[in-house]
Amino acid sequence: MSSEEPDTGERITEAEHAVMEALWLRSPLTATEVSDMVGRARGWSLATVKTLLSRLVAKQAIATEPQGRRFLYSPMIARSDYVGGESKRLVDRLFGGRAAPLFAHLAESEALTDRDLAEIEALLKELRK
Amino acid sequence: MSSEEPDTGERITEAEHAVMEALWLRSPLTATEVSDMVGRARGWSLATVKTLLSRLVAKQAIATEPQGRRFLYSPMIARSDYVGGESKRLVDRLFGGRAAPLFAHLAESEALTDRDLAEIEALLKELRK
DNA sequence: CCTTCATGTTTACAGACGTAATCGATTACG
DNA sequence: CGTAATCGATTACGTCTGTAAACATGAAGG
Repeated sequence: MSSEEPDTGERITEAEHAVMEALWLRSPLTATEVSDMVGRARGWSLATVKTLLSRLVAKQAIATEPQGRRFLYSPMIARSDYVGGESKRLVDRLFGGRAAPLFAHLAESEALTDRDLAEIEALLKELRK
Repeated sequence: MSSEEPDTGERITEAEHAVMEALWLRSPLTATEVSDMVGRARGWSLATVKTLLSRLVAKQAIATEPQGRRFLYSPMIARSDYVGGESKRLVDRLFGGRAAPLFAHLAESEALTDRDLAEIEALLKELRK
């Protein structure tokens, strides 16, 4: 679901990702609004947020729609696609492309809460059908 | 198990990581040996591998032990620590720090093979005790 | 001994990134 | 109207990364 164009390759950096999160939360947004949401939290100036927005537009990760004198920005890639891509990268790079070792690792390092275990168990049961 | 010093912070880059993998496979190794293993596969020159080794030494990710004229390199950080750190970073950044959503995402995107499911199920059973 | 190879160290350099200031066009307020 | 506040675009700049060549030094071979 929602996996279309295998994206234009352009990687999204961590700073840019913070901007994406704002737009995934709510969009479209103006540069100032994004800055209020993200810049505030990360101590960025409006100028910085604008730069990040430009780069994201260049990477075709977000789209602009003119609204009077300014732009409204919206994500072009779905969060789930991004998240899926990043997850896959990690699993490929560190776990030979298989998810079980990742799970095993999380388990071993006690990164799994009881709640996680319960939810995963429930999901497994679902998948079993 | 094996989680000591919270590391000196220095992040390991992707190119450097390839070098680490070689050393995790077998160590200690000389620069030339690492180059034969990694450089070969990635098309890097010996010079490039040497640079990466130096940077890793600077980051205290690997240690050197002089052997006559040259150095033998060995990892200072355990692979499981590195892998754990990277996994945690991903889970924190994309899934609010909780593993269940990651699992759910992998499941939904069909990144889980039957074998993965079986193994995870087995692990769960283990953890249940 | 002198030349050549092997090896670690230093220097290089373009492109990506984080972070921003400045510029030019506009709009809005006084 | 004139001037200040906005907004996107352009330019800046230091650091990090990927990729490597140049250099110095010691070893090895003839």
